[in-house]
Amino acid sequence: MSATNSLNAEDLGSAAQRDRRKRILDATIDLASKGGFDAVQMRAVADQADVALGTLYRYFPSKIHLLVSALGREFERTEAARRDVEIPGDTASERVINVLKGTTRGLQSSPHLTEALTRAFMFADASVQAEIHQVGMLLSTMLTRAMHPGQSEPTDDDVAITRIIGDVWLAALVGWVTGRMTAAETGAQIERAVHLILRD
Amino acid sequence: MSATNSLNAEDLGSAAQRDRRKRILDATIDLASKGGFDAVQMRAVADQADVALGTLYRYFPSKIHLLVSALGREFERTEAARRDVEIPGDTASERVINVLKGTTRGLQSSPHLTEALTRAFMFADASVQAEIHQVGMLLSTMLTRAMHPGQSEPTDDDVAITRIIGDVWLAALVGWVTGRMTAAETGAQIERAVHLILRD
DNA sequence: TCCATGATAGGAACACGTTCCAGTTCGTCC
DNA sequence: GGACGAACTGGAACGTGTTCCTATCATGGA
Repeated sequence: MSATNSLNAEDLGSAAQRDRRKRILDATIDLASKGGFDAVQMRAVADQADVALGTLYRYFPSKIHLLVSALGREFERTEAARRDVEIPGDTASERVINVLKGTTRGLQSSPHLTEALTRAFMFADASVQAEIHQVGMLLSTMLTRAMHPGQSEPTDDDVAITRIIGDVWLAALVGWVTGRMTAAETGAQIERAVHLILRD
Repeated sequence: MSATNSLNAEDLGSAAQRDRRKRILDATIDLASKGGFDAVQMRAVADQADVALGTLYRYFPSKIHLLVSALGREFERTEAARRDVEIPGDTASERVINVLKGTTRGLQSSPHLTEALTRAFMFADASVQAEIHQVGMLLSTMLTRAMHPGQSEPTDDDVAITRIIGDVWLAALVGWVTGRMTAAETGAQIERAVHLILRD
């Protein structure tokens, strides 16, 4: 469906179309960075991206799709930046914590953006499955690499553990975004969970 | 603020006011059960509760507050129903799984209602803190009781474990509500996590 | 009993996500 | 170059959450 309803990065499209898509995502990130979820208004995005409202909806069928796609792009960027640097830490849990804290710190440095993206993620329904799955895979990849640097096949337990940690991380993020936890508390909560699960 | 801006259950209010509040929550649950989040339209709730729109907003300052309050009431009901029955299972993890599966089954038997309430929970911001905290406490109580039936003081680890399990449960629920996981998958995921964390 | 005051009814008005449409532009095939 | 269809523009229109205003109603004090 994404192939017919929206223009994603891989779909060829003309150069002009790829450029429009980029402008739209740039505008989304910019507005989200400044004012969060509420500031990402479809008319404002369209204006700033220099695109008609109808065109915006042709590229992204809803505000949620738009934000989740933007999240995917940002996440991919930061993952790519870390991909080739070795993760510090002597034990698996140290490395996992380092990865999560690094990512979390990145998110917390632009609270509005994080709020917008987390909200979108949480509000998404089945029609955003594809975009969300992509983000989930990126996170698994990062965590798996932290648990077994330079290794190939994670065990079933590894996969399950990765998933649990991802869940805790998401819950902590939601807690932070919705003002129920401070940044410090989210960090402590994640660290605690990783130690309990990886036991060391 | 909840004491000044909205009329919660403890705030006395006249009998007529308590009755209005009840009618509003009843209407909310009814509409949510039938059509989920989108079906809980403020005008429809007001109509069905036989209350003016402005009055509805006087009792609940937003749709999110309304739904989270409704969630709280329902959760409290089911918790109260279980409070005095012994939890089956020989080990802590068996009992925890039983509790979670029972609760999850209850939720999955009214998917629309669960969708509405989970959405609201995920979308809530800091102004709904009080209502959400109440729900969180109820869940902790249930899980703690499952881990240590008839006992008093949970250890720090117990509290942390409870929290992790709650996080996983929430994430699974979100996955289910948003159509990314089937009911069976959520059950398996939770079971897996509990075994890994309580290790047995 | 009558009045003052706050709560409620009823409904208009506004904001923003979403849809839709008429006209224009762009890309492609002859 | 011309014709055709797809994509884009600009903007109107609609639905629903939220706000606001006025008239009516209920209640407690004089």
